[in-house]
Amino acid sequence: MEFNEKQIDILLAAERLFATKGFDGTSVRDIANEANVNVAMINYYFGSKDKLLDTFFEWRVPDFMINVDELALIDNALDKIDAMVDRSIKSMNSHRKLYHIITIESSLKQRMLISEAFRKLKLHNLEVISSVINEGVKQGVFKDGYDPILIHSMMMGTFMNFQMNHCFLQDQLHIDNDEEYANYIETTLTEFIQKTIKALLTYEK
Amino acid sequence: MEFNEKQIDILLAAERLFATKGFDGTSVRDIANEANVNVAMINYYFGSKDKLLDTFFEWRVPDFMINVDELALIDNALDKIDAMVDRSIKSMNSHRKLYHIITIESSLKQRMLISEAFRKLKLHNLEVISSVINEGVKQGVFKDGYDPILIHSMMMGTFMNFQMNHCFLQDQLHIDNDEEYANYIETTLTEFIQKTIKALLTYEK
DNA sequence: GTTTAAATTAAACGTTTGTTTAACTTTGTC
DNA sequence: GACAAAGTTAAACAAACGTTTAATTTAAAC
Repeated sequence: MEFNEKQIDILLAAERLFATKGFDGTSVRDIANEANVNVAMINYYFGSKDKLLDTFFEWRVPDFMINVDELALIDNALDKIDAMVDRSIKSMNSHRKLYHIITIESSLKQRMLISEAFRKLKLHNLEVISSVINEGVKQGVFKDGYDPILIHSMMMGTFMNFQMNHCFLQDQLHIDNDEEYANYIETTLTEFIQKTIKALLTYEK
Repeated sequence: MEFNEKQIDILLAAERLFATKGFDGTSVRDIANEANVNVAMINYYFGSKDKLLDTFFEWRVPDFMINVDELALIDNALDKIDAMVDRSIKSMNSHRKLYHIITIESSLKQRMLISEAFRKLKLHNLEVISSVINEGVKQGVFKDGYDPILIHSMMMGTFMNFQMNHCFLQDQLHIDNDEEYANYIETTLTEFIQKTIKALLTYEK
């Protein structure tokens, strides 16, 4: 899948607008303006507004799966949790607009097809988490009986909460620009999630 | 704020549609059909589609704050966490459509005003969590230094993740109807969040 | 039973929507 | 420089949008 400069302009403009106004709240004329192209170019290159969304996902989603190779090099189960959370949050944070769009649109019953690519991504990440936990259980470091789905939901959900409530939280945390907020997510929030998972998996009571 | 039968029909129809199709994805004719009223009735009663959304929030949001009185009766800090999580999840789960709508619409930059009512709700719940944690710290049961915002985000985010990814998770958990899914949230998920918070706040390392 | 206000309706309003057209310009090929 | 293909444009398309109108029905008050 290769695109020329103008097509990428359109895809990036669509990403910005879908993330701030939603798919239904964005018109093709909005996108054309944002990308500085004629309205007809969108249908010329992508066929329709719906197909533009499909193409956007095919273009963006493919490979931000957690890199398993890196994790394989780490022996200590606790360190492995740290590394997995760190990679996951960094990946999600650098594609935060895409995650915002997917989260909203895939939660609406109208656009079920879109969630297929997202589904594969979630299944892969779920498998990675499962294997990390299982390894820790075998080593005797982690308690058994915790459903990886719950831990995955906790990590995913906590991160997404910071995306969906960006304004509220940025205000509450007294952070005054987006960069600093992104940095907070990759440091303080990441550390929090790491500690939370480790605490839960080694909790005695 | 009092509404007649027909107005409530419209508000409930709007709630169902906004939650499944989004505000921008729902037309006033959709709402009129769903509520079995004439299109003009919506503007007659509520003024406009935007004002319908405003009115809907004013009507729905007011009081599902965590009941502080009940919590005050509990001495043990760990039990208090359990009670707080239980009340919060039950409240959010019984108003899950509203939470879905607010989460989506308040995350879009177009509709910032809407988030004001939601903001107050979050601030109140944040304060409740803070006081429960602080009490536990004073009792020497909880570790100090955990930002209540992070714990609130974790609880909120984990719950909302189950709303936003309803289809995916219902499938993954081999649950085959919505009631059972709602029940899973009020039992297994609630217990998971309770354990997670307690583990974190009593974690040694 | 008449009067007055509220409720309800089908039809029409002017915009905006996504999409297509047909004319025009640019680009690369021989 | 002629030709064909690709790129680009303003204008027009029908359909859907939120909203308003004007006519009609219902309900309540006297």
